[in-house]
Amino acid sequence: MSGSKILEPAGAERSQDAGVALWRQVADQLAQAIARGTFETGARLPAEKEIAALYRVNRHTVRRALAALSERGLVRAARGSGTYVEAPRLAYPIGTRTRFSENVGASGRQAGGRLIASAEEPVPPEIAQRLALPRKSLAVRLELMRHADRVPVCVATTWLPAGRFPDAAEIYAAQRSTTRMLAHYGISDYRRVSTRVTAALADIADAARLDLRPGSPILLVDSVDAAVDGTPLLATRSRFAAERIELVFES
Amino acid sequence: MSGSKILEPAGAERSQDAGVALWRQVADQLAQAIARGTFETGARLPAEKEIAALYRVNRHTVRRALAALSERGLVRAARGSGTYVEAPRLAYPIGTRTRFSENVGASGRQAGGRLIASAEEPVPPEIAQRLALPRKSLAVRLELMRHADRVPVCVATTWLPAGRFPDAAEIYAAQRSTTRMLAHYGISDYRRVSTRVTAALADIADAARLDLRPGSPILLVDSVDAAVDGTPLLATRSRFAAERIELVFES
DNA sequence: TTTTATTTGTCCGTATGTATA
DNA sequence: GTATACATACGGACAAATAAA
Repeated sequence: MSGSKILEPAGAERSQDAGVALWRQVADQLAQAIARGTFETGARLPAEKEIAALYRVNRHTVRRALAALSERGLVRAARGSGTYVEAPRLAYPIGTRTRFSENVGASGRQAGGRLIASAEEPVPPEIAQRLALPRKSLAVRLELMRHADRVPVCVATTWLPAGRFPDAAEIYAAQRSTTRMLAHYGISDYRRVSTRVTAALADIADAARLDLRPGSPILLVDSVDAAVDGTPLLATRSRFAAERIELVFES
Repeated sequence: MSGSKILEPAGAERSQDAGVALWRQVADQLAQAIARGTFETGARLPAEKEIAALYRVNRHTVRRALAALSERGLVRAARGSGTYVEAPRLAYPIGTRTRFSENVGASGRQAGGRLIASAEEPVPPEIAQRLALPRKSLAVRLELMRHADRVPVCVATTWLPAGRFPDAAEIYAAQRSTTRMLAHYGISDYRRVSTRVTAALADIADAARLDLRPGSPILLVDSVDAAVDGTPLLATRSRFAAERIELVFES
């Protein structure tokens, strides 16, 4: 193929971008090509030396560009195989009204929640504090697995006061949605009051459940939802597959 | 030492927690001990076999508990040496008024910004879109390094319209703060309009600048700030050291 | 510098209770 | 009811990295 037209390589363009690092120009061009759909999700990019020939740059310059795209999660390099276009991250809006099913559904995807385990046990201290519960009280703990279009998106651990939601596990298992579970208890509306985000590396258990390679980055999200009157309802610790999700906070 | 008192091991407690997985009980106890300050930041926990003896459980059970704490970033295991308490993450509030200097200063730490590179160049397409700039216009790109108490917190790439902020680099270098830089242009107030968060692994360059081990998780934050009238002012792509930072969104 | 002890990481195995098919 | 799979808990052995003698 005459890649010239597909990738719109340097030539005339480059003189215009005088002063911009070469690797950055290459990265921008490749990112545009991916954004335009020239390379679809899962497609293999041309080999590094081919890209280098196309842009008349050294292969190391291409590698620097690909590294930048890789850090942004646009591509993934597989040694001995090639460099592949990653699926675009699913935008996951977070605000006062954060609901998994609605968020995923809004992107035209099929949301799926599944209860993988549950238990009734004393609340861990941090959770008790966040739910404003007495120290020794009981909580229902739900281990949830969430999908979008059959692709695992996150695993989550949710705690609810056992007194108010005694059989939350059964209800969730039947309803397969937090919103519908709460509706079953007469709670027609609730809102996100606190969201804390950091990142870590997936442990083997989460990696397996999220279908990730061990050591993949995950987004750790600690959140609290409350009734409209401010009463804390549930605390959740979610682990999102970072390579598939982008949290969006609109102010 | 008679660790019994320090760690408050099983015994009577455990019968109460009937039905809760043993490793989870151990993890909760250790987390509490850390929260209480029994083990300070940087302190070495007792060896796995000591903890196992203390709680009368198998070493594997202790390892399962430590793995859970490790995923939450509370501890870090070093083979041949021991398991150490990690520093608590610096809470970094994000909202309509997000300012690095204020955020860091609010925690009683000394905020530091440093310009490590700058350039005037055509805006990359995604940035042009986010700043509502014409396709071929020029932008000032600032590469920033941000510290809290001399500890590197994040590296950031900021784009500003070159027309409105022609010598932004010089101003920032002198003011060492985005807020003061904008004030220099007569902008007394601005607000965060969009924040997108995901995670990735640090590349070698960022790892070196953030003083992280290569492969450490980083938080990727894409943000846009605008004037009070809604005019986009700057777009930023920040890379936070995830092990030192927790983004806090209050609704 | 070499040796030795300590500590975490990984692997083998066994057994039990609990869901699920 | 039976068989299967899974999570949990325990026991042992050795490798690999570290730290101290």
